[in-house]
Amino acid sequence: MTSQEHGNGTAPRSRPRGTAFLLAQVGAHAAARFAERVGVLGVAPSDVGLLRMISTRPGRSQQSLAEELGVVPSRVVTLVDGLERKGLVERRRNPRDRRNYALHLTEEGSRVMAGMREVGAAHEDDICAALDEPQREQLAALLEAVAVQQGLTEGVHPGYRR
Amino acid sequence: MTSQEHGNGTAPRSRPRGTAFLLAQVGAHAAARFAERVGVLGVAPSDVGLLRMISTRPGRSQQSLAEELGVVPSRVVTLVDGLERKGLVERRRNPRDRRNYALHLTEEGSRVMAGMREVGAAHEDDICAALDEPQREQLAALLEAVAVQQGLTEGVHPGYRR
DNA sequence: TATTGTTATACTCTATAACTATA
DNA sequence: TATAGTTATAGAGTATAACAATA
Repeated sequence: MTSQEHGNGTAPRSRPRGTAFLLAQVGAHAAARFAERVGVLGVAPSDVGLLRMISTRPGRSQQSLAEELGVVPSRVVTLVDGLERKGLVERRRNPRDRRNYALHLTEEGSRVMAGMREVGAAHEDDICAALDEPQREQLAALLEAVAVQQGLTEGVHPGYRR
Repeated sequence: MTSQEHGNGTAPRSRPRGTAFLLAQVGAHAAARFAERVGVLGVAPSDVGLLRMISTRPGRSQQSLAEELGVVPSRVVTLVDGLERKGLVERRRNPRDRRNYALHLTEEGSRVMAGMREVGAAHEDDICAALDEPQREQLAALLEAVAVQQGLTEGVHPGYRR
């Protein structure tokens, strides 16, 4: 379980960059390219997760978003402020409990969400351009295995995490 | 947890997010874990690349580091300031051309570099814990192909990039 | 004039903690 | 008292641009 085991005859190809470094490198690159793309739609990467979560389960409270994302509530305030200012999200008061808001996408917000799906597909094709379809599935499966073993929450980018 | 009569999440683990998202997610996670580990050695992830580059080619100028990393020279000043304050790096004046510095690791800097290699190996084992050796090589090969096609510079984390 | 490095400044992102309104 | 959300503030990280020293 400890470090490098050079035994077993085969150590022909020294790995110049470790797998973990490659993961971080390629991952950061993918994130940066995605940021460029969604930037065209007028949103930041941190907005994207929020929009998707609100779209998936409309009426959510800011608190529930903060919990799932692993961020402090005040940050959700800032993010929702931005989305509201851009007219993508609406805060609706709940008459039963006037402490919390029910968050909903506006029509414009839904349009942007649709745009993001297109952007996501183009992004996917761009990043995986070096791989054919079986290779892409192989890569996805390997990453999925790592993600599960590392305890990553499905669909939540660690960039939110404290 | 608030009311949630929504179709409760039996997430089909087929392909929830795209491969590109998985890359960004797992990559950011790997980077965060690495930051934790090197933090124990008293350095930040941004220090690591610098130390390695100076270690590989001692006597480099700050300018050359800035170019290779794709950052503005003033940022290298800040980074080297930090490393010098920690006693890991030394700025030596070049008598031939007194405009630039020749950067060298101190003895302590070399010790930290050695520590980073151990940390790197442990990190690698941690991140790839879900995979056996053939799978790790497969993953590395796929990532390598993506990295090359995307034009990523070997060993340079895009986190430096503008 | 060009190059290397530095300083001064400002901007973005995010967390902490105190606060308001409601329950 | 407890909870949802907000505001005020501060810190880290990084870029831009003006600057000094040297060539």
